[in-house]
Amino acid sequence: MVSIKDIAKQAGVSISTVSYALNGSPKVTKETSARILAIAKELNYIPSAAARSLKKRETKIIGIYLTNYSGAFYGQLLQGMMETLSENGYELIVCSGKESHRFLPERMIDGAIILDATYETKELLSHAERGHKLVVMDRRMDHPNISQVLLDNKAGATLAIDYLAEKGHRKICVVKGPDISFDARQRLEAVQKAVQRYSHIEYIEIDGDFHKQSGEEAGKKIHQDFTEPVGVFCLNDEMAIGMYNYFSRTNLRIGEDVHIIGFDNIEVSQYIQPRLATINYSKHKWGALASELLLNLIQKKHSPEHERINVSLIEGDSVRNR
Amino acid sequence: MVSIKDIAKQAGVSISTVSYALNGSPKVTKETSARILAIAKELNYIPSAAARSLKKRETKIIGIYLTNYSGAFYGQLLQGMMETLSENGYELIVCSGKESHRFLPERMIDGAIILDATYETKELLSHAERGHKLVVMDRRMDHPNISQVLLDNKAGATLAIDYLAEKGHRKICVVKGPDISFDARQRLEAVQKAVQRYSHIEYIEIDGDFHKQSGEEAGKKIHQDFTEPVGVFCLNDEMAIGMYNYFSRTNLRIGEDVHIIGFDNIEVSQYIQPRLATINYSKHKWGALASELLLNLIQKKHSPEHERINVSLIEGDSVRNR
DNA sequence: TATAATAAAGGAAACGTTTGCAACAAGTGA
DNA sequence: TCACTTGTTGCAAACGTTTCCTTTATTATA
Repeated sequence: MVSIKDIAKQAGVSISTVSYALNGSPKVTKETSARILAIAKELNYIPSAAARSLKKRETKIIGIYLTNYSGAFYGQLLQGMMETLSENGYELIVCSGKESHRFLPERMIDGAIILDATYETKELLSHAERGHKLVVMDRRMDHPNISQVLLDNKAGATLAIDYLAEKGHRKICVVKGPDISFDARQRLEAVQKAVQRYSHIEYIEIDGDFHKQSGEEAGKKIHQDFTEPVGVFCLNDEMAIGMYNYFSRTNLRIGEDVHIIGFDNIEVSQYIQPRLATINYSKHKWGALASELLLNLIQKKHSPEHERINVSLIEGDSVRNR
Repeated sequence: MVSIKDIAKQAGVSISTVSYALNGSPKVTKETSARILAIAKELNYIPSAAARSLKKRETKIIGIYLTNYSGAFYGQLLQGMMETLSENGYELIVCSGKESHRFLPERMIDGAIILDATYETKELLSHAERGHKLVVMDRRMDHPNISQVLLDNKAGATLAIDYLAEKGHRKICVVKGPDISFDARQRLEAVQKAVQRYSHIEYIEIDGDFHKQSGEEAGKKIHQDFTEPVGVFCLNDEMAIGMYNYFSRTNLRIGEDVHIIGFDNIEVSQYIQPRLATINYSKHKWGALASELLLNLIQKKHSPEHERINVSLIEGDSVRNR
């Protein structure tokens, strides 16, 4: 491997001069600099990321921690992040390997964005204590080194329940998410509060874990107890898709017997028949904002910020008038 | 930051002893080792990735280069990779930032898997020349440091055309992919060869770029020229989805007037109505195999290998008898 | 008991950068 | 002419590890 040492020798200057030249410092004269650059190119010089980050104590890399890649969900999210980051000279890497949680403490990355409920809050806190900068998208944390940008789950869940009520539904069923998920907990809480406002509504809860399979199982349960049209709020779209799967094998019709609304507006939702009603939000904006807050934190421009992403209702033929 | 130096001082031993202890070397006695480990834990020691990789000239990280995250496509692929890699002590990071192509030459990663047609072959070759190990999944390359694992596009495309022919279609239309894509080129080539075997078939080509939008546009074109039932082979599922979108707004029915088959069997394809006929292959296996070949290359167990992933036909109601 | 072999620990160089400081030359003003 | 800037370059330490080689202490062998 050719290093600045080789360039220095070749150019007959010291390694510090080479370093300055390579970094475009004005301390070295134009001619020397040009000569050094030429030699560097000729020798096919490539800097060592390890050596540089060892010395500079930074990598210009940001990590995003994701639980799983499933949903097409993440495409826009990552896009939003990358744009913001690359404008500021940072690279984004997606971390989801078993040991990737080490990247932050070992200073392989300069900061991290967390969207992974399995990442322990305790651990995040200890990173922050050590001075590392974080943005959390999936929990609430209050610390000078942590910013947060959360979905407005409460508003979303309330919109969903109100929508079902508005369409005349008197029997409402919610398919819950996993306890580990902050979003799931917030949504459920808002649902419980919302249904209380409708004294005539019969309200039922069914377990779910945000995956398709549990949506199918919830569908089965609903089918078994079926007596009259029911409005179902699946706490995310993925379970709603699972429920579609189930009912496509039965004699019950979505939008007639079973009315379904989801949450997230993932890509598939617009392609299934009938179009799934759901709660929408800008994934792109979510990602961009998270990155922005992280950069603010890293560049010490701001103290931690707490932002919220707005949501809106998307109507669909999966919910019709009762 | 606490370093092995601090531990050494605290324990009253040399830094080399600490290093050996931390790495579980048998050179240091059990008691000393235990004492050092205890102190390390107490001081909250965390190694520096930069320092280690500077010295060891490896990072135990593999990078996967992806064009875009769109499809739910990538979930299983990455899963397959991660499993294989983590079994062998490697981490996977997804690279798709603007400057992330520098990760390999700067030795931020130990090897790379390429699934990004915009990555120039010339550049890949220069990396390989420098001794870096690669696996390509989206082009053909022959070099001692490059393994490849490609889809059997030809078999897939042939299956698709035969399927349409078998269902009695005499007018067949193919929606092409972008020239930059190796898969697109291979599929098209096989299509052209396959249709020649059916002298009675009228064959038409329409431009496409693998994105939904172009599928919609292709649909429009087909609609305009519509005279009789037509069989359409979209060179990937995403365009097929786009075409569904288009025809859902028309009076032509998929599976009756327009018969569609795709390629990739992405997740959405099983949820749209009618079920999209398509060409399937195991994304998980594709990813796992790519990782395996890369590890073989890195660990010098093998010389470069050229593997192929089998494909199969998935029937769907989007193609019916004419 | 003297010597060789073995075990445990330490010294120091090396990996490839960055950067504060020193050195030196040439030009400036008094 | 002298001291003083200013501009250009070099020296050397530092970042935090790993690892080869040496030293020292211990035990086994003759």
